[in-house]
Amino acid sequence: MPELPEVETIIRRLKNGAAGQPGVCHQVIQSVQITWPKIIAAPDPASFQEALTGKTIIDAQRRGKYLHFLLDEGHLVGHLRMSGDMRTETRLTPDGTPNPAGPYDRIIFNFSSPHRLVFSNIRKFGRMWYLTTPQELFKRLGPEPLDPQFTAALLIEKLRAHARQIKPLLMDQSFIAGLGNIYTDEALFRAGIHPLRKSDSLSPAEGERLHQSIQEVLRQGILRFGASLDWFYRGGEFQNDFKAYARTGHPCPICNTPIEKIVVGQRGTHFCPHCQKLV
DNA sequence: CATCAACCCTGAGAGC
DNA sequence: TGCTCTCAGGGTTGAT
Repeated sequence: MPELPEVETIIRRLKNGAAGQPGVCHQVIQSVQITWPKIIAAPDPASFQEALTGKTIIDAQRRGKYLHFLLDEGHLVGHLRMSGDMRTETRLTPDGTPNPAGPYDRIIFNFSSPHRLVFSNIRKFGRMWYLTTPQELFKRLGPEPLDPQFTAALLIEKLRAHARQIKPLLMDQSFIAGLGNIYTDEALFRAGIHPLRKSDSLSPAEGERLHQSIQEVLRQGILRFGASLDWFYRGGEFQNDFKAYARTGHPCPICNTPIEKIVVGQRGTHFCPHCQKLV
């Protein structure tokens, strides 16, 4: 579920510091604890541990849904997939005893300072990489939807190049990087486009509206610090702004027609059958 | 090329 | 109360 706005919120907190925690820049990794080795995608866990020990974090960025830490040598990259979070915390509690790890903490980076960086992941779908260059991961990604280079004209051109259902296409990270199930449903609702429409059937006006609504939901999501859902990733408020997602049976905020839920591309999909017509 | 199913996982919520 | 079952979902892989 962490999509672009959630990952952006997390990386900003890590970079700038939050809740009394310092930012990660200039922190030196003293040791690495791995409690679930399958999180490490590359290299093998032992090499990962060895390579990161002693490295200094230079910067923290986001690309699509990836968390990207530039080191003094090499790059640490993380992907939270479904149910993950990254946070910093103190290594000791106020009374001086070791701060116990949480039950879902999979990778812990102990800093030389009294702090640590934690990769938590309930469902163990998340992945981390230590790479010489992150290009091998990032080269598959489509444009950043909030980048000035991502224009309406570019989106319209890209839509025409495929004859695919619009919803799975928007969620395809090689098409655009950062949209997941929530923000795709919200963007399609705001643009008044049915999730099953074929991408090459959209009019230029619809492409324009879609471009606008994609940027709108992402910007609003970031302003609201992302969406908090269920029991993972708390702290965001965008769930209060949902107009379609997770609102099955509730009245459409525009026309009062009950929101419907269908399955598209193996994903639960919410839309208003009146405002988002198939033909 | 487009679509679909399976896989990796856990906890919540429903049903009994 | 407590068990079993179903579901959710990002991305990858393989089949159709």
